[in-house]
Amino acid sequence: MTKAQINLPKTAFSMKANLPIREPEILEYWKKINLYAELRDASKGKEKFVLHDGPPYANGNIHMGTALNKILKDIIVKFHQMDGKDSIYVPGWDCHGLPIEWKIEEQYKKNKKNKNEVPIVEFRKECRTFAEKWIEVHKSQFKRLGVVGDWENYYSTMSFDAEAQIVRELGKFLKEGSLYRGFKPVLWSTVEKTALADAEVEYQDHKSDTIFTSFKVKSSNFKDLVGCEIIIWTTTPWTIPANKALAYNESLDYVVLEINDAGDFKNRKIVVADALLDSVVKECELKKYRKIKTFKGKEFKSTICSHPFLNLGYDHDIPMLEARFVTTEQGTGIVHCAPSHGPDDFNLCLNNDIKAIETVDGDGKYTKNVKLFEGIHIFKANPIVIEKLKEQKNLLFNGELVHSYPHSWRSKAPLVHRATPQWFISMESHKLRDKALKAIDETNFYPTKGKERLKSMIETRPDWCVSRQRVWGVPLPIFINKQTKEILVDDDVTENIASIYEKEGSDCWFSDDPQRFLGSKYKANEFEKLSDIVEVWFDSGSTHSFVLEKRNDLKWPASMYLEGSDQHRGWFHSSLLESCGTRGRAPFESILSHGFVVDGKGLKMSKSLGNVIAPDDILKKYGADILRIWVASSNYAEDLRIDYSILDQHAESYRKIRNTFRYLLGNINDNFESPNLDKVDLEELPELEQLMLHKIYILNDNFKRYFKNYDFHNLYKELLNFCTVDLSAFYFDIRKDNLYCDPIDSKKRKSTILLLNIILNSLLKWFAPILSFTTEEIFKLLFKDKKSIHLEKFLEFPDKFKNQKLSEKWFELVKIRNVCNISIEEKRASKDIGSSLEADLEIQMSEKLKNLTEKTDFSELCITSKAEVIYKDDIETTAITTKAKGSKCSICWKIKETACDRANCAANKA
RNA sequence: GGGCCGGUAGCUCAGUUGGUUAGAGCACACCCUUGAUAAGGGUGGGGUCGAAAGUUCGAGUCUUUCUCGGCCCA
Repeated sequence: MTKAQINLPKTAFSMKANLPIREPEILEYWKKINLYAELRDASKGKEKFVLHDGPPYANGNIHMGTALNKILKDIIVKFHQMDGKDSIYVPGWDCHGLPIEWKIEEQYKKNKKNKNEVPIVEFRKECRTFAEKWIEVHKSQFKRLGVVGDWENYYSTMSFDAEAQIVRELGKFLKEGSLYRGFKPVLWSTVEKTALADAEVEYQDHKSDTIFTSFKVKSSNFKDLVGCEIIIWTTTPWTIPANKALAYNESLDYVVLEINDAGDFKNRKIVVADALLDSVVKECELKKYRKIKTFKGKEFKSTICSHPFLNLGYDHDIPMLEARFVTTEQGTGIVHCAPSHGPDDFNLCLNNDIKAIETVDGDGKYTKNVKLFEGIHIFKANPIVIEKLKEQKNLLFNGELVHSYPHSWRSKAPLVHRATPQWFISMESHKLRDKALKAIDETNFYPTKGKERLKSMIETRPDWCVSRQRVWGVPLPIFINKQTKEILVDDDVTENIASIYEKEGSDCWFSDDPQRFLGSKYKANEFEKLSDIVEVWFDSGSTHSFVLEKRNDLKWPASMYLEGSDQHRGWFHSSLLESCGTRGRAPFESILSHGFVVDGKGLKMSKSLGNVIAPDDILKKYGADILRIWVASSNYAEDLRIDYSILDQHAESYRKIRNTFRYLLGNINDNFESPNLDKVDLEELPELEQLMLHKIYILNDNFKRYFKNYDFHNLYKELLNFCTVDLSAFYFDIRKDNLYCDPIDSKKRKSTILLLNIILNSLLKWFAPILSFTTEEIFKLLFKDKKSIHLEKFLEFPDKFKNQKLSEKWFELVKIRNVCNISIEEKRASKDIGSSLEADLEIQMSEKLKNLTEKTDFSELCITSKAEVIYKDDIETTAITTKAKGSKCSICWKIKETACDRANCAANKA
């Protein structure tokens, strides 16, 4: 008795995946056939799906967040491609900006080189080279993940055509008049001598001097206030010389307090908020005092105070202004306002015709606008201010406070608000805010909560400051008339600058004669050329203009922007504003945002916690397909957890999927026969095969629905469950007997093989966008004449596959099968039998089930040697297992009392 | 500190408009198989739904507070 009579599975597809070795070979193959070009060729003229890449910053190795982002993009791009579209992905990089400048400066410091002695143009060249280097590193890392895109023709914000287009985009705002010069406090680093972008600020604990100081009431309509002093509390004593106003909240209650303690304030009357009285008393260590009067904040209206340095020449009036931002959280309920040193202060004063002036220069020293303090550094001024307040007997108390305070993300130095000339795009002057809000309404968000998030940010954001006092970026293409101080607005000049950049980049702005940019219309000596650069969010917010619009293979607007949820304030935001300002609508049709990668416990990854996993670690240990499974199976609407135990489990699932393929391949002996689905004659198939076609049809329906909503984790789960529940534990298990033991040309076996082909073909395509490498490995094994699974389309299944009635019938049959399994298990537990083929079944069920089950062979369904059905009136279904009598057929292993008469078995015995 | 989002078995996820003993797969345990074999099958044990209070005849599902975590802002 040999095994020659049975048809055992045989395949070249190995059980062991060895992905870390095999995947790079497949990458080589894709490179060899130029998969990207093949894809474009194959989908010429098709409807385009353009996922516009949000450019990562060209600096440092990729991390899990970047890997997640790129894989998710790739999965979506591949889905749309297989769905019959021309699905194009052009990767890009963000290159300008402070972090790269800092890297170069660090190198300078190491080499004891002075940045100020290096010509700007040379410095910028080094920045460019630095960015170029990291683009190459990123590129190879992204490719390794299996991401297919136009890697040869990537875009970057520092390419000449990008720099030129950014100038043109700014020109549009300039011409419209919404780009204006303002004078505003911005967060300023006195170390780096620059304003900082929001993204460049981080909050850390900082120890500040705190003071309670008094402002004498000069005049008031509320006579109880006359002779009183307003107490304010601040953590920035150095801003007192810049004070221009006091702010109160009209809805709060305030008290007048007479102090009786010995000292400067003996017998003086002070005013603080009632709600903060206890804390002021405690903090200022007041012992003897008397509450004289309580009154509503609105009584402050029109009150004028004097500056605490009145006797030192600070003789300007200090009006009291109503402001909602005044709270009783801490302090005294009255806030000191220095319009040059705080956004709230600035806005409040602006509304009351008090202008901000330049009080502190770029180095952090007081300007000549500040009496007594000119030339002193603000970080050294606190003790002097405190001393002078004391001297003037206007210091109630001083102390220290550790609190969260803004710092530069690079130098870690504390930041200050400083009024500087800056360039802004107005949110209101040309209705940019309204346009953007409307555009948000017209955009699809995945998940939907992203819409509200972006909306609430746009609703409240201030004007967009687009200028930076740095060098690595696109220069602001602005000239100002020296005489009239007017901004030069002339399309010809803008276009002239742009066309120069297009040829040679923007370095020349810093080195060439301004006349070159002005052309012949204007005289250079009559204009001041700006030396600011454009902030980087404007760069990346303009990518749609120099990528989507300029490339013929793409389309504007993009079908989708896809980034981490932090980009609601980043790229989604800046792209929306830029595009609404210049084109009146969003540059995207939909936005997909994903959460952040956190560790297995839900904590963010950090070096100090030691919970960081790098993509490269995963690629080396598991391979990209496992990482891609992790992406597909995680719910990106929330934060995504990852650790090695999670990856282990996905690796297990991968093996299940791989073995499902291996079973399919083995039983067709690697000979795939493409079935014509429309010509499948259902009547000719056994019910089990009809049932499987129904399941495939339904699964495909769900697949399409999930895909439509980009609901990949449910899609993947459904596919995985199909492999384990419907195939491995059910269909494959039942049909093993048929596949192994029936004659190759038997009708029944042929229908099983047909199903295996259909299943294999379906699974390959369903899984291809996710398991890009493994499906390609199988595809190459099956098709010598085709190039890639990724050039294939999803299958369409004829409606006739759907058979709800049959499905309901088999739902009942499977319930009976479960009853049988429990019965078999009892005998197995008592060691009466081992394999299920050692069992004979006697199933008792209700007469009502007769119609349904009459023709069912339960021995086949339950994989036993025999199964007898007995119908009785209205009873619960029960099964009795007995040890099969007779001898085991050496071929089909069924136990029978008579000689096995199955074709293969009988033939063998003859 | 403020705004937003989230916390369902060890893990990844389902849980329709509040309604019978909260589901699936994986993992785990035990058993079987040795003709998918570093595979395959069967059975089974695990959650009271982050915590507390409330609304309701009834709450994982509504409200409030707290807590933990994430993002954004200050």
